[in-house]
Amino acid sequence: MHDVAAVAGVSLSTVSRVVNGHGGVREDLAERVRAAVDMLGYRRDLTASTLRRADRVSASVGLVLGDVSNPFFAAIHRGVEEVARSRGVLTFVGSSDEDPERERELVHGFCGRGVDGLLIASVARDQTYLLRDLQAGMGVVFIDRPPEAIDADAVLIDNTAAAAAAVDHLVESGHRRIAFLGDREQIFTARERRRGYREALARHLIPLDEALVCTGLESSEAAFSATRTLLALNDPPTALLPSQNLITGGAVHALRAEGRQQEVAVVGIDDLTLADALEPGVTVIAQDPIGLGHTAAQLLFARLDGETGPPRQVFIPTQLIVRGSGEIAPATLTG
Amino acid sequence: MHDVAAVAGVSLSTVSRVVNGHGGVREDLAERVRAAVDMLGYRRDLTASTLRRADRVSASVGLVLGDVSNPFFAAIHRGVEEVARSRGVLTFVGSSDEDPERERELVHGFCGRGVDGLLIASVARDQTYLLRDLQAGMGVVFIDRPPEAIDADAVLIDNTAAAAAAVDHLVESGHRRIAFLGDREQIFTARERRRGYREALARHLIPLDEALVCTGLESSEAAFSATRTLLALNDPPTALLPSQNLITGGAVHALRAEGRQQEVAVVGIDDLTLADALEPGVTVIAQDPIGLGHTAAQLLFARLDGETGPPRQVFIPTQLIVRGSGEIAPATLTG
DNA sequence: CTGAAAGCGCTTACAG
DNA sequence: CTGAAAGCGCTTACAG
Repeated sequence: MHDVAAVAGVSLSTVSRVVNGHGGVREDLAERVRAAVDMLGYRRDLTASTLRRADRVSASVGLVLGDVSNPFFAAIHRGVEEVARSRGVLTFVGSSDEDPERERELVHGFCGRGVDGLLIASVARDQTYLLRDLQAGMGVVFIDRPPEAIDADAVLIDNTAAAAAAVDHLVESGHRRIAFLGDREQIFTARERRRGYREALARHLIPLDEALVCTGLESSEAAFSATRTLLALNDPPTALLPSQNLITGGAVHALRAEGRQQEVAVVGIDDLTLADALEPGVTVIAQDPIGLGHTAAQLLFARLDGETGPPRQVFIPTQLIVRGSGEIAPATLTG
Repeated sequence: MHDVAAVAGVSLSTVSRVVNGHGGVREDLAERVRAAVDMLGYRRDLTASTLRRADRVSASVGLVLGDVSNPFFAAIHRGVEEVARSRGVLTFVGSSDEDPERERELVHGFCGRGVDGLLIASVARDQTYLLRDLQAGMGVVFIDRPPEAIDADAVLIDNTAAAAAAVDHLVESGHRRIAFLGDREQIFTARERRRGYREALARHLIPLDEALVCTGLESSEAAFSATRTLLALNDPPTALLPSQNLITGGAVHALRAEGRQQEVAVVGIDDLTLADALEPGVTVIAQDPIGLGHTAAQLLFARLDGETGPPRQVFIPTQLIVRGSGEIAPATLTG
């Protein structure tokens, strides 16, 4: 900028005004500045600008996901990026791997690099570690999981309703022995979906069989093993309710490994690529992760634009997609 | 930091030394500084630090991908993140959507925010727009696609070999009418894979039938339509070579829509989730996108650590995974 | 309309 | 070992 001012023969102030489009600069001077900028290939140092300007805006946000390579989170990322892009905002992204410690490190890393706001799929027990940043004016929106012990905007799905819808659908197909395959219970959605499962069974007057409830499945492989164990029970389930995409994948693989995919019903939560090309197709309660990302980013920018008012919780609808696996009737009992 | 110094009753210099762990500070003073830091919840402003320090290191990098929600790119992202994390480096990520203009915007946005290096899956015709940043010492590593008209490190796969391996495998299964389904030709990998296809056909003395070559497929849906058109030809292909994951998905769906998945062979480039659960399973030339990300990040950090020497091109191996679809023999000609 | 000067939060020679 | 001062690249009152 110093060089630009020298070449254009004006002061730093004038260069700054032109570069920021602040106007009120005589056209011939502005033209000289633009020429110097082009000639020197000058580009403003955004971080220095942020440091000095009154509003301290950096045009960057931080996004904390469980795992950026999980299609569910990757789609959220995409949704966030689309909204951010429309405002010239760039996105730091990181995976917590569902580790609260790692989540905090990412958040502090993002804050230390001056982001204007945070979008967090939080796995922390509570988010009081954010209080200081919130009070300092940092925008924060929670995605997929609500905050605990602090107040902030959140974009969620109705997890209990999603699980209940899966149970309802399987019960309609005639099932009463429905196994639940859940993720680690420190994850809000895992707990809520299990609760939805339990409550729906109760509503249908089906006794809960703890032998049919698997939790803590943290990978497709874990779900694969758990499913095989379930299928080997004396009184195995006639239907499976895997509670997220990776688990559904593991369950589908296990059914195939046993050759029982046409016999044991499946309704998964969250959709999968190629789910409709399997035989049978996999019936799911689909989420709208891009919509989650869009909405969360919109809430965040609304706050950064100065919107006040109490924190909002927005729920993104889910949708039952019937493809075959959820409509398999239980085998008639022999003997 | 000002407040910390006041509370601890020391100078800014001393606070800076303690916060940066520079040592050479009397233990009782250091302890007072740490107490003040804890009490005030102080955290250093990394951007201000970067601005002032001699090495100007920001501990952040920028990653430009085609689309963050494509599983191939999401896995690269994951690989990059893992290496970056091990060094305390955070990652800006963005999707070019295979638009050179958008790529430049992202790169300039990242540079303007002071990243130490860039990892780019470039779609630009040439990367001379980076020359200025390169000369200014910015680390740049290309991923999946090599630079053109500039010199820089790159991590790639052997695209022609991958396509040729797919052709070879299909020829071994008896095919001679092999259709190629390619992405937009401004993408390096799309061009190279088509070239590999063409050269392999020539090697097998199979005449190239332009009616069997589809290019410019930019989505699963486009691949779906193109495949249906191919299947409707008077003299349709007996095998398909979709050149990336989304296209393979579209082709698989089209075959199913026509009920011809057991009749027309498929060998795709790049692996798909659930590819092994389909019937038939989808034979692919798998890439190692996490490995691409790992290696690219390692190259970048080696450069940032001061490694000199000529630019390197590293090739990550691919692997044929046999699952059924590639081993379907061509139907015997009737008549 | 334009420029000289102060200062954002930090680091780093330089004296003491 | 410690602190006062300069300065990274920028913006923004404030005078003129």
